[in-house]
Amino acid sequence: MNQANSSKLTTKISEKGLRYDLTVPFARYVVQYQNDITFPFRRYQIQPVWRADRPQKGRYREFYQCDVDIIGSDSLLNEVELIRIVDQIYHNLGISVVIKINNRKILSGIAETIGEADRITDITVAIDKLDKIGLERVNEELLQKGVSGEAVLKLQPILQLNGTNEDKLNQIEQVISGSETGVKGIAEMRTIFNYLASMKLEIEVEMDLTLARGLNYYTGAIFEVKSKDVEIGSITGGGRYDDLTGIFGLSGVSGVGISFGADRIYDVMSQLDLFPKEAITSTQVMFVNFGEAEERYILPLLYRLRAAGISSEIYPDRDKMKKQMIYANKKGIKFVALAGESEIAGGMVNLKNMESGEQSLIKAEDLVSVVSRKLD
RNA sequence: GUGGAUGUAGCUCAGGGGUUAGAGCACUGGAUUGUGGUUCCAGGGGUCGUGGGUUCAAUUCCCAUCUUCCACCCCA
Repeated sequence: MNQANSSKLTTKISEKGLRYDLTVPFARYVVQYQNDITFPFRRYQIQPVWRADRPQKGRYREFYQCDVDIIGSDSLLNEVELIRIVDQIYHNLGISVVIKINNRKILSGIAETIGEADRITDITVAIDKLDKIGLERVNEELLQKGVSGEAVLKLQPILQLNGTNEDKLNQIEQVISGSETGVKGIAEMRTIFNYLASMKLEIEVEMDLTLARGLNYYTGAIFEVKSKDVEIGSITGGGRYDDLTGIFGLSGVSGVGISFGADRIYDVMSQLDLFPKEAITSTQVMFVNFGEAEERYILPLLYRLRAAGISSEIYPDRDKMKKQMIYANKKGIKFVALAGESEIAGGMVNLKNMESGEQSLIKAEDLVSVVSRKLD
């Protein structure tokens, strides 16, 4: 097999059905171990998943997802818990985000109300593009997909919602009050917002009717998180699924889950330069390598530093000192320890602070205590 | 799958039918025998993606092919 057709093979294989998400396999797992699991069952899972499409910006063939799910409970408290997790995680990462919430029942209610219940997919796919292509083209697309002009007209107030989350819910309610499902969806949203009102969130929560999220298996709340500073699409998404386990033979088990896209989050953080410097440079002390005898003198000192919890390394090659210093400098190592012939003779170590350039001759036995004091 | 770009030094990119293809960064040596960050000097490094065609001459023009990227479709 040559290189040319190996890449074609890859495409073929990836189209044949690899693991596209962690939620469906999770449902299978739950069904398989239903007798061993205690419900409500919670778990998180971090694993690579694949996409068969051509890769492009922010869209990878293989990427890591971090899933959190709670299954076997239909309490809306679980939705609230997930929102809380999102809130804490992005706050801790220092990424400024907005979490958008919608509800599949409301979307169904809308389709029902305008008399196009069976066109829900076309309708939501079109609505989803609202902020991307604008109202006019969304309407065009709806008509083109075969949604009646009358229905499109009825849809207009919903497409132009504004105000607070509560305002939006009130406006939608007026339109879809005839739909039992829709009304239920609105009640769910209100419950969630009520819970959220009782806690202090760091991130912004926004009711967004244009949020559709594929919607194959979602039945209630749906979530999506977007970075406010980086244009990259959604970095986290999820929702409530009432019968995902049904396809594997276990019905009546509702769950809700959310999935963080690790690679996109990484992209956002690296574009915003949010990775702390300590995360990049870990070595605090580097020993210069002068030769074999010096290596033997240094090794016990190195291990003593490490035992004291100070990240240290010895430059592995006997390169010119200048090169070793350049290495330490580029890595942002704070201290360089020098022990050559003269230091060894006196049982000493020369400790150089790479930031100030200041250098002090200390007893080898004092190295650990001196370094830990200076690192404070 | 559709459309548009791209491929030249390790990296980011400039250039151009005709002796020896350039820059910045990186790398190596020196000014500095055991001292980095700022300087200064010198040096190494290229099958110009691959295959074919046009031409006296192709890295440059044409065709094909592959790669990567961007957008659309889609987003499990």
